[in-house]
Amino acid sequence: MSNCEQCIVRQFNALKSLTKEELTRISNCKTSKTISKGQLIFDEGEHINGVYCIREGICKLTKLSANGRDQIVKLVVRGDLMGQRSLVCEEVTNLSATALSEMKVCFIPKYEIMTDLHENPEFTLDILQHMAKDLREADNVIVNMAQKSVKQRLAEALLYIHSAFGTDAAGMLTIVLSREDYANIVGTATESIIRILSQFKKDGLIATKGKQIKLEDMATLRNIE
Amino acid sequence: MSNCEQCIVRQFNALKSLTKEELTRISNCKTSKTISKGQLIFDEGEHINGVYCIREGICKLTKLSANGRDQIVKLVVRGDLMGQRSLVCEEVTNLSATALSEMKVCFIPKYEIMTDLHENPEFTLDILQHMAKDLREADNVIVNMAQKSVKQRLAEALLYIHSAFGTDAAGMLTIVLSREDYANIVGTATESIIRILSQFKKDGLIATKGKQIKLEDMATLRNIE
DNA sequence: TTTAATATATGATATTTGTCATAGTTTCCG
DNA sequence: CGGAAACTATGACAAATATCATATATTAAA
Repeated sequence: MSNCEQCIVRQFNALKSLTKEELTRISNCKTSKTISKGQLIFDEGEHINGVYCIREGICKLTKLSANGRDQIVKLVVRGDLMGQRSLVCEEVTNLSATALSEMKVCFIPKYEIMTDLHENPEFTLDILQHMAKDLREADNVIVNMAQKSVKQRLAEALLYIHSAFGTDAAGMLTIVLSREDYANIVGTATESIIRILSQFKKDGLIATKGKQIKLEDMATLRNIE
Repeated sequence: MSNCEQCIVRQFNALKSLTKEELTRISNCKTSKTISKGQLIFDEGEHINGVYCIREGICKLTKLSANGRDQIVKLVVRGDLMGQRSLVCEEVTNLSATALSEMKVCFIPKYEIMTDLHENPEFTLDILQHMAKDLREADNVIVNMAQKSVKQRLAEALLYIHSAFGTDAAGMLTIVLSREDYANIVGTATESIIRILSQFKKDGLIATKGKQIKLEDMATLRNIE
């Protein structure tokens, strides 16, 4: 089993602010697991009792709304921590996590990491900074949901996925989602997503190959409508 | 000028986690001001260089969307801190703050409070817990915006204001907002808010007296549509 | 490989919501 | 007090989006 001291992934998250001793302690109590595509990692309302550090792969964080439809709230990738909010507030999770690809994750039990939160202000501040960034992002999403059309929101989602997660050699978005997932990001019906993607394709803004999508005209996508 | 040691308001926010010495230092460098109704406290994109502690009154945090309309992202009241996110990330604010009533606030300069963030993990954790709560709230708002109808969102906004900020002796919501403010919370046109409020009134779900609103049938409001 | 299941696609139609126009009401100042 | 400005109200219509039906394509399973 790999150990945290040599793990490059921690440079991307708050674990980099732990002291050498703290990191060794964490490394000794963590567990690693592989999660297959489509698997539920945890469900809304569960006690997760720790934090996940993503070493490989992608997952979606969703929340079930009253009408029975899932809303995708965030995409989590290699380098991200998952579960900090529930940890910090000592609450059950408000979101479910589902793998969108095969994943490798490490799980750090709550007790160990809480110690550091109470004792290492640089670590706590680092977590705080990430959460502050998430909150700013969430504010932006709220404004977009409230004020923009479905077409604009879809264009933004595509641009976001492009800039945040990049493309493969052929220019295809590395994150591959179903039309339904896009609907659950944008907050609309699957049919609406299909229609708008068809329209974008017809207008030369994107190209598709199966589920894969390539952005062809980002300038126009940015100024939809 | 009052001092923080005797100020009851700090019990409601993270300032309660400061040590006695830290609090004295903060108390000596803070400034107090009165802000009149309607006044802009800070504007999106400004460096605010500190944190506001609300001693009295109410204000709205808004973000201007691309189409020129404001979205109300949060209501801030007595006891709340304002500006932590920008402080923590060392960024310009992403939101504007406008007083909805006469307010009394204290302003704590950035430099002083940053010291505590780096040195007092209990204080940092307290801030972190508040932000975690804000983030969970924000996730809920995202889901509601994405998945619910305007009517449902308005009903929720009314119920939220009722439960979070309470009523006066006559049962009227203590927070009094214009129809336009409600539109900017719900993310819809002012006319739609007016129509739906009229409908709610006709159906006996609310009563109104000028701008004041009283919830008459919360059970039905919770299950709209 | 063939079949079943799932995902994508598209049309027709209903519903929701936004926009524009206009009028009545309240609030705020000079 | 009186008049302007801002807010509330309502109708008519347009635009956006959801829903339902059905067809086709793609993927998974037997």
